[in-house]
Amino acid sequence: MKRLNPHISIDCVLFGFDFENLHVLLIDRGRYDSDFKNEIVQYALPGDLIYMDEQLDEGAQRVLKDLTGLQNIFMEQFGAFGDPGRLSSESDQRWLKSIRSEPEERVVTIGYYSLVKMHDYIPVASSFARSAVWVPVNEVAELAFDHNILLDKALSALRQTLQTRPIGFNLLPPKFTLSQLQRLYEAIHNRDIDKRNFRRKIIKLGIVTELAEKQEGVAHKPARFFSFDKDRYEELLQEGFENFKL
Amino acid sequence: MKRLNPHISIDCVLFGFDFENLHVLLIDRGRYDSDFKNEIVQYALPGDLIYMDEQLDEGAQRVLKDLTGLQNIFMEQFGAFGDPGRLSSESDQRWLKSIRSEPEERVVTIGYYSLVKMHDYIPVASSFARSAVWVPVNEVAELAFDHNILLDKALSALRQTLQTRPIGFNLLPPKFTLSQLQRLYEAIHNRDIDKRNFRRKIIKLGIVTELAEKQEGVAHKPARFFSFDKDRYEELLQEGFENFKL
DNA sequence: CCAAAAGTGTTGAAGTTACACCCATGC
DNA sequence: GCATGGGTGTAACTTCAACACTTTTGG
Repeated sequence: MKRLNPHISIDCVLFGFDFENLHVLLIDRGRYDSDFKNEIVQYALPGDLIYMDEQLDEGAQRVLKDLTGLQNIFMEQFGAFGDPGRLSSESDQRWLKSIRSEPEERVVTIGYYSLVKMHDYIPVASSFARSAVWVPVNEVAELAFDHNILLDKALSALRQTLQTRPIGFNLLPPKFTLSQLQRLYEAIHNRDIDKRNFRRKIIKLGIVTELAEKQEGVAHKPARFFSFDKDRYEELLQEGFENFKL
Repeated sequence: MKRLNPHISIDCVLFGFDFENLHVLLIDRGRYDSDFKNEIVQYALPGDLIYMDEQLDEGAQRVLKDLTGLQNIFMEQFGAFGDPGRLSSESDQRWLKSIRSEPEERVVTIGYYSLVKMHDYIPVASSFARSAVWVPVNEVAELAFDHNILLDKALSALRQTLQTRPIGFNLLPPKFTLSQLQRLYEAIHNRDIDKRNFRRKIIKLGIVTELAEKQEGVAHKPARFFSFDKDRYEELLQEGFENFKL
């Protein structure tokens, strides 16, 4: 029987890409609406207390799995959040009382984020999550606790990382078009990027290889497929690149 | 009477600059050497458990003050470290038993760093610190716990921040020479920088103002003094600048 | 006059931005 | 034949790295 650490939690900001928009995985933890005497939805990031003997990185994976069923997702830490007031809103308190043995304890949370192919990960709610859903980042409304702040920070961290390491190249199928890759960058940075300049830069990185194959069945000039140069990818993951700006 | 949170600590990486080299503030927490039956020095970062009702940022300031007497130092978080094994070396355990009421508890620590004028802050050891000293970063030996790792991370974070915000400009006297500023950057990045290119870049930032005054009594061509343009400084602190590389 | 650090400009290479038209395909 | 997205090149500009000599002062 594992002991929970009553003072330390982990919140996971999982970003997903569906070839269109950037999404974030949220759970519905439920909220009681005293005016209408019923439960209404209250979205939150998947997060929970860690176990006493758990590594933080392990804990992040375990928490995500417990709440959404998703496994083997490498996540990166982006900060610790410890405002003692962050759990004190009335509805947050009411909720905590319903699921925690020590609801009054002050909890510091460690934030983790990752970026995955949305369609590879179909979340299945479990534990106290009533549902787990992908929500477009631009449409996220008010979240529980201080989770809007965490989401902002995670997104900054993601953008930052994208400038130094080739994260995100594993979000696409083995064969992809440069436009798909561009859309990924546009979704994350939330702005348009010049097509020609984007291609030049990506190709100069040497991280993609042109294939002979082309799209079929599209109602326009078929796009050429590319694949990742795995060696070069590993190399850049290690070394990083300084300031890949778009 | 304040309650300590047995699971969360803060470690402070305080960098200091003396117009020559980058230093880091360490405390001597003492260590018992069973072969020689006496205490030997064992350096560590200043750090301790936080109080239950303390903000993390406040806690960082308080911990630093308790151990070294230094006050009002704004610090920035650079990560959380939670390897359950990080406190498990024999000497670390022995030491923990000597000062903590729950020495076996697993502790997650939050790292904070800052950068100050070394000569403005003369540390005075207190609490369990037997002494508090400035040590050149290049000469730091083996530290307690996982503190060498924290120091590395803090230094990376400092360098990173230096590329985005004009931190470090408050480390110099109101009137300073560009060579002094350059030496600061060289110390932090631990490499030489071309004088002409450095000056050009700093001046283009618009953050310094040339004064009429010059050095006196130096056995070489006297250097011109500069001061900070406070407005421009504030502006850049807010906006940041993208990628100020040297 | 010597030592020491200050101060100053140019050039070539690389990178950045902005911008418009033709192409291949399905319907 | 038309709508759709694919694909391509250039010119102006900015940034960057590398590099050597003269100046001013104290001793």
